[in-house]
Amino acid sequence: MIILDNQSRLPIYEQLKNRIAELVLTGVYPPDMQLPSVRSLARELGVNPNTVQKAYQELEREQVIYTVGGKGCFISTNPLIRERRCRETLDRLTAAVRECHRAGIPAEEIRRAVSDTVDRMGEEDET
Amino acid sequence: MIILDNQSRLPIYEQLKNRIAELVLTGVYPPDMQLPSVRSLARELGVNPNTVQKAYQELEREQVIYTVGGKGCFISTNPLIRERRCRETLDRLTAAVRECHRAGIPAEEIRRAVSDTVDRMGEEDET
Amino acid sequence: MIILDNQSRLPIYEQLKNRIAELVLTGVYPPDMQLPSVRSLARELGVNPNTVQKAYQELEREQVIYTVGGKGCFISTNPLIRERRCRETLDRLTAAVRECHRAGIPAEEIRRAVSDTVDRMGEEDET
Amino acid sequence: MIILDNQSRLPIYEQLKNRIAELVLTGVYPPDMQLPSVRSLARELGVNPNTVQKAYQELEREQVIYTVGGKGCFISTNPLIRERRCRETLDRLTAAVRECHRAGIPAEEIRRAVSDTVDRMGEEDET
DNA sequence: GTGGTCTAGACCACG
DNA sequence: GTGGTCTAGACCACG
Repeated sequence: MIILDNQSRLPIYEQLKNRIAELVLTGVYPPDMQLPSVRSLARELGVNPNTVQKAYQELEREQVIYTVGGKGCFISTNPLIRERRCRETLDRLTAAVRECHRAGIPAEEIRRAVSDTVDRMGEEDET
Repeated sequence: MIILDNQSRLPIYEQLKNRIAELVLTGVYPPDMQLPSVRSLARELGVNPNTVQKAYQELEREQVIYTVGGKGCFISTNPLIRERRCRETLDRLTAAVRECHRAGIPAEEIRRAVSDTVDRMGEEDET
Repeated sequence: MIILDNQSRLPIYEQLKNRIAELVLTGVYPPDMQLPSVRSLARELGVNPNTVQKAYQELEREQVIYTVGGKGCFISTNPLIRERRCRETLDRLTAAVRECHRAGIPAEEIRRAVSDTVDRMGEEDET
Repeated sequence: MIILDNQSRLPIYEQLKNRIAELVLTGVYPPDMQLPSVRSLARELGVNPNTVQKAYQELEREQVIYTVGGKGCFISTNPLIRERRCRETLDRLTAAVRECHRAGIPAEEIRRAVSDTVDRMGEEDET
């Protein structure tokens, strides 16, 4: 469910954050579900507990999860998360589009590349 | 012409690399143009010569510029640079599209966001 | 294991690069072995950490080693390295042969010099 | 007759030295022939006079040429030059062979690569 | 502790 | 003056 890439430039704690946020957004982790404990998840993923801790702390700061002292971490109910996440990914998308434009790629080619990708992913979903 | 952001996660030398690559691609820096010397650019940007040096060396490794010992650095003529740059930016674009898709944003909204951005940048160009 | 020559025209970082690549190729450094840390190797060799860093970074770029952030550097598993290294050394060999030829050394003498060297090294191996 | 490569790691003055030594060895520049003046050769090659000067000085030190004050530079008659040059190129050849051996290339492959190169160059000469 | 980045400043070869 | 290498040493993120 959670796969980390040691080679990536993205720090592990951020990969973990992103992946959990994704699992929340797609509903795989429903509201109020309890997350695995810091130590158990760290053991399972083969990473340092500090790393999991950092991911959890940031997710709590972003209100994706909440902590109950002595109990553990749980998925938030906050409906705004989805909105914010969407806004952020769309921002990254438009930044990528701007960069293509600056690189001199014609508008038509940009649109086509996006359409192709969207179509391909749609098909993958149906599989 | 070259603006650096000390706050960015991107190291300064990489910002510099990207910016010069962009100026080359857009033709602002034409083939065989001499770049400012390591020391003068460092002074101008308020960074250490080593930082500029690192950017120049990576650009040379990527064949964006070439060095003539004791003379200076010059813009490459290599026509493949443009092609490679386009491929890379398009790769980043499709990655961004995939991320939007994974975040659950509908295909129609992705297409619209891209179209809007493309249109807006087209207008900016005409200004 | 690693000996550097301050007098050489070859920069220290390049001597280090070559020597490590050799230790990898000959299997003395096996895949996934951890390299000494930048700082410890620098201390051991009596050079600046930056110099070791530069060697390591170039080796990573050439996929001879890989870096795990915060952990250290490790020998790559990439099997293509061997092939590439062989190609490069053979290229240097044929360049040397061409130079002998241009210097007017007869073909027979070139062949003999090569055979003698090969034989001598074969014997050294058996020692 | 003399072609320089700005991109090469070899300094220009050394390329020039090597090329002139080669022309002497192959008899294209016969004993006592006058070399072009520092300034005229510099102009012709599009390099700094200091560079030609440096090449000439080193060639004189190596007794490949001799200087007559106020007259110019001339090719030496010294017959030992050829011998030394041959020894040096053969040294570089055996160094290259050793490196191939260290890279684990089998003796047979080394011999074959050398033979092929020698044969190919022999044919080029007949052309 | 580990690598990555950066500054400050030196010395060198080349031109 | 130009780039290339190197030292000394700092600070940072990550683990």
